[in-house]
Amino acid sequence: MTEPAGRRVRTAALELFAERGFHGTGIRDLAQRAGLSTATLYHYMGTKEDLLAEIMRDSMRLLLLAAGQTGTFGTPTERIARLTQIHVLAHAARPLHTRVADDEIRALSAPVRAEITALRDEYEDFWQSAIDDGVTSGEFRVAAPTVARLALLEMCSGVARWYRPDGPLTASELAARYVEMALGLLTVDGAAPALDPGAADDMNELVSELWPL
Amino acid sequence: MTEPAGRRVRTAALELFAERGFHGTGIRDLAQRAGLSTATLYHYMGTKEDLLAEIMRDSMRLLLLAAGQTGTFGTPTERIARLTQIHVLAHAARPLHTRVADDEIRALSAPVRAEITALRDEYEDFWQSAIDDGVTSGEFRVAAPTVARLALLEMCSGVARWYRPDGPLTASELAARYVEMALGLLTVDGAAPALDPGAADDMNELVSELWPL
Amino acid sequence: MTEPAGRRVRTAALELFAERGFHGTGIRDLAQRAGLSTATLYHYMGTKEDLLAEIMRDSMRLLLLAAGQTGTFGTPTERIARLTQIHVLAHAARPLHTRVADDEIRALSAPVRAEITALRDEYEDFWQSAIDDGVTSGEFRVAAPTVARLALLEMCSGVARWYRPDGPLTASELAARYVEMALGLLTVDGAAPALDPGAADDMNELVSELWPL
Amino acid sequence: MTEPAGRRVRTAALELFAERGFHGTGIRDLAQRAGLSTATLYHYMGTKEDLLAEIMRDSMRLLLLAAGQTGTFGTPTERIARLTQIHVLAHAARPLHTRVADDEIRALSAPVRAEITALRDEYEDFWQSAIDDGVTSGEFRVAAPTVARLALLEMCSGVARWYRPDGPLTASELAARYVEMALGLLTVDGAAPALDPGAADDMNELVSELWPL
DNA sequence: CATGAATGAGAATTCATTCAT
DNA sequence: GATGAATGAATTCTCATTCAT
Repeated sequence: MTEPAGRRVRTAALELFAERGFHGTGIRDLAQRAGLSTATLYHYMGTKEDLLAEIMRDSMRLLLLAAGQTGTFGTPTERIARLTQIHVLAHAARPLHTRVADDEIRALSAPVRAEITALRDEYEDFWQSAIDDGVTSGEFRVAAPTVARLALLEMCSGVARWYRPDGPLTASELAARYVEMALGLLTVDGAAPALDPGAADDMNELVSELWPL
Repeated sequence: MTEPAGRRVRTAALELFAERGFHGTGIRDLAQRAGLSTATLYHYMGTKEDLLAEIMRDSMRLLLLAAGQTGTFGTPTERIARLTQIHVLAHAARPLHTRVADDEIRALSAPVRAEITALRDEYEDFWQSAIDDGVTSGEFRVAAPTVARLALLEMCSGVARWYRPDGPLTASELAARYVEMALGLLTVDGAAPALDPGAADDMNELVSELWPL
Repeated sequence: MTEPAGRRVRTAALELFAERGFHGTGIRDLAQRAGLSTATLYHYMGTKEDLLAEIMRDSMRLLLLAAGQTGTFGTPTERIARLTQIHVLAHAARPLHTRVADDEIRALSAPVRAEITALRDEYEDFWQSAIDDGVTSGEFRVAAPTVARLALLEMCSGVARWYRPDGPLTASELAARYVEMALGLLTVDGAAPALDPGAADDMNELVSELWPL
Repeated sequence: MTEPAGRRVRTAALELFAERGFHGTGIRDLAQRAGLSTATLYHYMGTKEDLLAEIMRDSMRLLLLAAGQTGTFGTPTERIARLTQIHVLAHAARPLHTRVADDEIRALSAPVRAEITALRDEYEDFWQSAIDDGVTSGEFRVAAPTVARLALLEMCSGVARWYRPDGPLTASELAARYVEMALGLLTVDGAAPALDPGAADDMNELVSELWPL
């Protein structure tokens, strides 16, 4: 409680947006968590959406900054390794920020969403160009580079949903493992023991039965 | 509009919950999308939460049923391959259901959440035991099997967020690729070209600077 | 359930209006209790208020009929005795009807309320004229005959709120006791051991303190 | 209108609940009577039921307090006399509170109802033990002491329904009269001119005809 | 700085009732 | 008879926000 009120508001917003989502959080909840009245709340914030936008901007800008400092030099392999590492470390170190940034884009109004989406696209461009460069250079072998980017980012971002620093792995160890997985994913050689085609058809049939259109 | 009204309500709920989230969807939205008045809406549904619970129950039960039919026999490698395949196919074929089921658990009231969580835990047990068995048999080499399960599921579930059937890959092709990735992930041999330790430290330092605790 | 539906509706209304009050009872409640759909309900009734009006009309008409047959001949003492007896017997025998009639007048719309109030006034006139005649003849000694009527009726009507036929008194015994009390009440001779005036003042003071205006 | 808004809300609730009943009073009615918008109303209250619970709690607590101060010493006759006096005075002085407390218990939700019922039972215990003590000491002669308590309370509470301070009796005079009636009721000697048995049977027959089971 | 007071709009849900079949 | 479908109006209550003090 020695923290300044303005900071407490941000912390409250971060925690509650991560926990209940933007639409699931009321300003009364924010006020209570911050230990203020709802009216006082407005001394320290603009609108509720501004609060969300701040969180997302901060989150994206830092990621973007880090990507700019690490993702622009060296071989594609090195670039992907470093991008993966900071992405995982960031998601392990700041799970609330990253979860909000990942989950609540749809809650933003059009103009802010455009702004945040632009930042995110810029960030993902670092990944995409590293992947594309790797494919061009032959370091990576992937059929659909765009799909690869999406799969990689989903996989790495998931960390924010379950990683606990008091678990068996440190954040650094976790990041190292994800780097291995990411690079493996980008150099799939098709030598993995594929299911026999008949089995694949069976699966498709099962899915069609269970989830008819 | 030849569809019966009850079905239109379910479809509207599915689409809107997936698009805007449960809390971001009002009954007015549901009514409008279903082409009914809000009062008439209640002729075809219980509460808004009932609608959500139905979607999640259906989604989880089918996944569970499919896992029961495919994830219990054969080698661990085969089991994981099949589980991955149905999971990806299901998420590609029914992205709305699976997205709602993945994203809106927190919106459920305690009793329903307990019910759905139990179904989900049961489903994830198929994965966990396949992984654990593979580790025991030596087919898989993973330091933290629980982490592996989480990473795998996150990665595969992400499909529902971006896969489009009119893209470059069919759902079957996508599933095949994910099977390869999943098996690769579980047999990481540490032989991947690790970043040199100095570089890893640099990253950690950068993260510490950008996201101070 | 062998009862005809129309009767079941009346019974349901009677029970629920007595139990929860008119405004506390919804047509859904009525339909459920009667074992019908809400739409079917309307085959057997007019509006919800009609149902209430029927109950009150029946209740008041019977009371009025009985009063007309018993309250018009004999001495004032005999008339009051008979009126008390039928009033108590009626309230013991038909507690639901009488409770609804006593409690729900305010729920009626103006025109129906006027009608029911007229019936009630007519009924109470039997009491009032018996009392007044007794005062004129000297059989009764009461300072405020109107107050006496109100007190008597309140006291006797209360029976419907608590009397149970399986209790220690039969309805006839109960009625006999009330006849005694009623006649005693009308022949109060002021000889009862009054509180000393000082004590009465103390009470007034206490009330003023506890319930300040 | 110089009254503070919070008080106006309480007054409005008291008046309207007494006039139309809890279920017959909408928040719109409360808001209009208090001169506020419905939203502003909620600045000054919890739920509608809270408002009712407050009224009932206040009413019962004061009655209980008064009973505790006056109903515990002296002879049974004196105790009943004082209990009757405060009960009648309270009902004459605060008819709205007491009417709400008497009529709307059924409108309360289970937990609050339990609380209020406990208070009421405690209050009625003062009456019951005074009556029982009087029966033991021989001061009172009543066949069914529990019935006597119920009859007494019904009779006295009725005052709140019709007493007007600008009528022929002051509240004190009214209370004195009720004390006489109460004591008379408790010392019924059976000497009242009973109806001849044949007449009583006639009445029973008439009731049976008019209100067949 | 801080807050009590205030609000129009909207939340989910229920209301009594009608009507075509 | 019986009912599924439908609804405008009303229900209680919360929303995010403003503003005078």
